[in-house]
Amino acid sequence: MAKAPTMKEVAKAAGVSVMTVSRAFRADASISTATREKIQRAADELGYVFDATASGLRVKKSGFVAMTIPSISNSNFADTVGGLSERLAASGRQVLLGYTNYDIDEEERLIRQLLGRRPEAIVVTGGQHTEAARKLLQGSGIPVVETWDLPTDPIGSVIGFSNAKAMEAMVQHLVDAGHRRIAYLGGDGNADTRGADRRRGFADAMAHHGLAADLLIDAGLPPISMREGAHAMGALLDSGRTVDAVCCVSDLAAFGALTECQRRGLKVPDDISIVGFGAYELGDICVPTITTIDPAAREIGARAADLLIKCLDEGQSETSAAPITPKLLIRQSSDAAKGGQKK
Amino acid sequence: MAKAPTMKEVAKAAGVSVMTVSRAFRADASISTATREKIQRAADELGYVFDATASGLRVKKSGFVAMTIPSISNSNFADTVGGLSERLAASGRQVLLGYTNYDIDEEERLIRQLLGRRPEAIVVTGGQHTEAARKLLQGSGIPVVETWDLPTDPIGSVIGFSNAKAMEAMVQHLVDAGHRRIAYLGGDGNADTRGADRRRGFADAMAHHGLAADLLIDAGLPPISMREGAHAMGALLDSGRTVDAVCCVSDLAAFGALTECQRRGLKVPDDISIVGFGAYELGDICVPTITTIDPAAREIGARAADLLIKCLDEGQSETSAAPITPKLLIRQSSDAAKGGQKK
DNA sequence: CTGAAAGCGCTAACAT
DNA sequence: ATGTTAGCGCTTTCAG
Repeated sequence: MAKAPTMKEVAKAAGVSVMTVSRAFRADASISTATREKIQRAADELGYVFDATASGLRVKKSGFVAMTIPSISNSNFADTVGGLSERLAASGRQVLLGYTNYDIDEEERLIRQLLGRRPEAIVVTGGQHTEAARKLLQGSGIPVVETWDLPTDPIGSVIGFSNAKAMEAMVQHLVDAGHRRIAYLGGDGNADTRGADRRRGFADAMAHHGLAADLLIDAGLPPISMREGAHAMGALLDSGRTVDAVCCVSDLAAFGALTECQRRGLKVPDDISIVGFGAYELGDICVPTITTIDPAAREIGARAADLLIKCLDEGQSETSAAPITPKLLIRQSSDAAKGGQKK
Repeated sequence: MAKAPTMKEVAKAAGVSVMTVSRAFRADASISTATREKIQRAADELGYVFDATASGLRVKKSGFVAMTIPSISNSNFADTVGGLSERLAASGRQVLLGYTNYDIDEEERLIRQLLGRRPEAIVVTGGQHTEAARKLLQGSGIPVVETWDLPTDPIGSVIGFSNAKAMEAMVQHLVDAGHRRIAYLGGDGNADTRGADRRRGFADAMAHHGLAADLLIDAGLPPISMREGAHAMGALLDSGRTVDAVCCVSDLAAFGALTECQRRGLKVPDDISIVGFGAYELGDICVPTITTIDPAAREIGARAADLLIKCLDEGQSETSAAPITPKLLIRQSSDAAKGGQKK
């Protein structure tokens, strides 16, 4: 358990100066092949590992891109992180991840912590932040990307979409399919701002169609997952109110709702339609498959990476990228024609 | 977009020395309340953010704990990361994450990259590594924890369990329930070493019971998820071979298999039993619920954190922690009595 | 192609 | 309670 060896020790072992060792580890530098090999051997011998921290301090490039997501357990965000990481790896950069737990104050704490690592850029989920967090981001001097949302007053670049608009398209689909008594199932509060936007989009669309948006079912505090979806669906059914369709904040909640129907012997979509949001793998595999909106989670990350690489390596100022266009995927759970058995 | 201000600038603005500013940011230091407030004001004014990188270089404590996982999209590993992060946050440390993509060579590259950030400890998933990766870890001079496995020749500490043994318990359960023609559904290769261990445990247990382990269904390369499970189940059913039960490498694969049965009108567990591994939320919500093994994914991370905190803060040498004891959770998918309708 | 000196932003150790 | 000096491991800059 020795301390990690430094360039100095490698230099001594190889009989050269530290500077020469430093050069040997950079592809471009001018070094004779003989010395480079000698140094490589010495480094391997000692188990030397290049110290990216010290290097970063000197050249003022940490190689980090920071990102905040609400939760690591949500595969939508995991996909975005995956897209970002993969694309960024090609340019030798690493993602430094933090979880806000759907809490805007926690996000502020997190942003401060992440900025302390001197990332070259920062990607955040959502467009709503504390005043202090906004100031931190604005004053950070690095490119900022807000994702999964379309903030009215963006800080830097945006790779996102309107959650409200996307939900309006979903309601349109349900109305077109003949549904009138449509419920919304999701978190009640505003902690999950994307969830709140979807709820708002739902209410607006219902109003637009002259329908009552009185069936707003509270599934509790985020994260809203399958269990919460099932419970909330149970509560709705227990209430005895008439419903033809349920619009859920995510596919996870929708799947939970679906299983609750199955447990009670209700047929989806024949007795009731259920739709989700997010295009999780689950919704494309379960029986019946779940109608959803695909926000291109992985692409959000990939495009954020592309944008940042342009800013960082090609010196372009923050491009305003084309917005993401979520796609409505009509599947069995809302389509009696394709769905289960006829009544 | 100014450069991030430094302590020096804060010091000038507050009319004190850098050292005093440095002290003002540490809880313990002896500083008069007046100066501390003055400095705090100056720092806020300038939008100063403490540079953890430079501090780490000087005190030789990065505040990072590195971790490698096969994939961020698998909620089992996400849970372990969650447990680790949360517990570590209390001690002011941050998790630096990397994804191996189930590739041992990628893991080696990753470990080198992570060690370059000078983490105070490193947690890896699994016990199988390239020779070079082992050397890197052994020579790193920091605590190493291997998880999700019980390596025969551990590098440092281990917080894990035997995947083979856990699977044997599952086979025992199926045999007790009267099953004889039991298939295994999982990845075919060795890229996913935990998957390979589970398959081996399956084969051993079958042999032990005097049963043929001839139904090994290849679900392709990892990650094996719902879709792969569904396809593999389809292939098994198409083959026309008799099967009473299917043992899957994970709940995700098991759920895929389950849906394939539903699509073909087969009743689970009446016509066929299906069991999984991992205790994913999904398996406890779907209809029927899926019998599984709970490896306490989150606890693995939490206990790794506890162990590391002991090593790092209390100077204890690498404790050999008690092994994780996976729990068999018998649910509807393998229990005709509790399961669906009677035949 | 190689080396010596200086310094990135911070703090331990020693003054005062 | 506060300041000064030196240096963490690396690289930029300037010499050779």
